[in-house]
Amino acid sequence: MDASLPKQERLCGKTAVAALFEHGKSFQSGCLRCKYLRRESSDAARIIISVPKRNFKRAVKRNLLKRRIRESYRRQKALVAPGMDILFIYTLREVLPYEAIYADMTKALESLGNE
RNA sequence: UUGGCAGGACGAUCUGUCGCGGUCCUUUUGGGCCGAGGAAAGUCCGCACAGGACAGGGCACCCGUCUGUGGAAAGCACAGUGGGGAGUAAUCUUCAAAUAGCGUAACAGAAAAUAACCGCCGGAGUUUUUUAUUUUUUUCUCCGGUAAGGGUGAAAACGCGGGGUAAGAGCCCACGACGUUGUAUGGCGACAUGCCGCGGGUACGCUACCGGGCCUGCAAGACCAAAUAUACCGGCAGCCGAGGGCUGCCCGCCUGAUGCCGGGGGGUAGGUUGCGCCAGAUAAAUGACAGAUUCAAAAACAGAAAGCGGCUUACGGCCCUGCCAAGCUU
RNA sequence: CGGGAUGUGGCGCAGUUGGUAGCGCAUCUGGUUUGGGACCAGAGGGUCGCAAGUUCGAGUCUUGUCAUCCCGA
Repeated sequence: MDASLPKQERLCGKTAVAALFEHGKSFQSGCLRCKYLRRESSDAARIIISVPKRNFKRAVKRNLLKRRIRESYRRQKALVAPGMDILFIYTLREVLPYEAIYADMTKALESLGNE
């Protein structure tokens, strides 16, 4: 199973992010809030991760959460259909351990597959 | 041994699986090497760099303020000088020049800075006693002298003793404290010590004085440059109807002057550079899991976005050196 | 990344030259009313964000620090 996460599978650029925020649909799954948009393309899915500065003032905690979310997505990216742009926002005010984030990511990707 | 003070060093290492950024080699898979901190933080000072402004000078505004050395400079470092404070001590901490002018000092208190409210003393008048008058004593008023004493207050006009005086006063004297001209010695210097002389109201703030400072900041700035609209230039078509709308196409109807093509400047998205030649991106890289080691679950504070010199703040634990206090042993 | 502002009773705010920390609403008590509201009288409630410094004395002055909000690009 390919568990890598190269740059082509990460969402970059102002216009793409703006389009996702403007037109995407969203739902809540545990500590994560997902926002997604289906593109007219068969490329691999692209993701972007966000941890609000309002909830975590120190950059160390924000980086730690972003790495845990990215790691849990990387392990389970086979569940996602191609052509999706996905945004993950961490909405809690406390730092959760890796196992909890991994479980929430599983639920999020499963419900994304049912859409 | 316990407690403390000061200084310094460190801020995990290794193995496996998966994964990320850069670079090099192959270029189809892959492989080698490098990959966060002592504070990367706060953005409190300074520098360099970049753009803008600018003949020269002044005012205003802002910052600094004991001395020496280092330094590009710094609200910088090191060493020192003189006061104040904390601690039994080791030690730590805080402040700072000189002269002149101006201002403030609530409440309390007579008075808060050219000091006479009470008191003390002298003189004149008046009154009382004795009375022939003066002297003495007493009451009150006026004039003058006087900083020894007066609940206060943060602060009360050098301290203490003696002389002196009507009463007093550095008014005079001895000792002492403070400031200061001169001088000698020591020190690069701030300054210290001694001698001679002089002086006498405290604290704080502001101004003058001395030194420094143009403004804005890497999202600064430089370059390349889609789509769309378009200054300008050229060509073609055009009131004998181009083009547009009803409408996906034709006819028809309505509208009625610009339309098409090419070049091209500025410039947006985006990119390159600034930017690091052993970290270096441009939505932004160091992580996840398992195990070993040292007493120990590797845990504290914390994540580079242009660079450098400092400051400040946060921080678990361990080690080394010197010193202080107390107790015990020899 | 750069620039600016504000922290004072439960809430919203004053507090100029340092000198007893105040106002409105709210709370409590009493009065008025058959009762309530409104009104009248009175009372309680403050580490002035935090920590140092200057000063006889700091909400105010100086320095550090924490939090919140706003602006430019």
